[in-house]
Amino acid sequence: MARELLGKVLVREVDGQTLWGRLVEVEAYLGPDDLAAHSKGGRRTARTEVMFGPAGHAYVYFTYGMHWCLNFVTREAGAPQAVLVRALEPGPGVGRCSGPGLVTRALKIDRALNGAPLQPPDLYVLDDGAPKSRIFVTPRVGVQGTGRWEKRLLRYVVDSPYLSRPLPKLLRPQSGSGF
DNA sequence: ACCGCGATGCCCT
DNA sequence: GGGCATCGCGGTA
Repeated sequence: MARELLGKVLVREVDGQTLWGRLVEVEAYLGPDDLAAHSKGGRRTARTEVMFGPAGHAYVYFTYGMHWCLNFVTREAGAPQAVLVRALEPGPGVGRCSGPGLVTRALKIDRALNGAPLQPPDLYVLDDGAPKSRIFVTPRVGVQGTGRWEKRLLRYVVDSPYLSRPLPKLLRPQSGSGF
C-alpha cells in the first residue's frame, strides 16, 4: 500500500481552499508484531483505536507537544496497520511539507480529522496519471530502540528534493557517474 | 556539514 | 512522571 500511494496526490479541502501535494515519502507500520508501531503488541487504546477499524480512514496523532502526524489505515478491521505520510511535494501555495509534522501543518490537518474517511470533501487521494517514478526503500526514521525493526526497509520514497531527509548516497540515481 | 537541545502536551504506565 | 513515528535554532567545523 505504501508503494501504491507514492506519486499520488493528497488533497485537503478546508476553509474554502484546496491544498494539495504529491506523496513522495511514506512509511509502513505493520501492526502488533512491529515494535515501532503504536499498535505493537496489539495495544488498543483511545489513541490507536482508529487503526483497529477498517481501511481508508485517517489516523492522526499528536506528538512532541506540538506536531500532528497523518497516517492512512490500510487493512481490514482488527488488523491495526497504517502508512505514515512523511513528505509531500507541495502544490501551488502550499508550504514546505518535508517531514510528518510539516505535512499536517501545510495541509491544516489536526485531531479533527482523526478517524475521517479518506474521501471528498475533506481529505482524499487522487491518481492524476503522472508517470510513476522509481521507488527506493530505506529504514524508517525515528524508530531507534525497536530491535530488528529499526533496520527493516519500510520507508518508501521517490527521488525528490522534498524528502524529509535526502536519499543515501548509495541509492541516489546517477551516483558514481563521474559528475 | 553535524550535533545538541528546547519547546510543549498528550498518552500510557 | 517519562517518553515521544518532530522541528528549528544556534553552536561548532
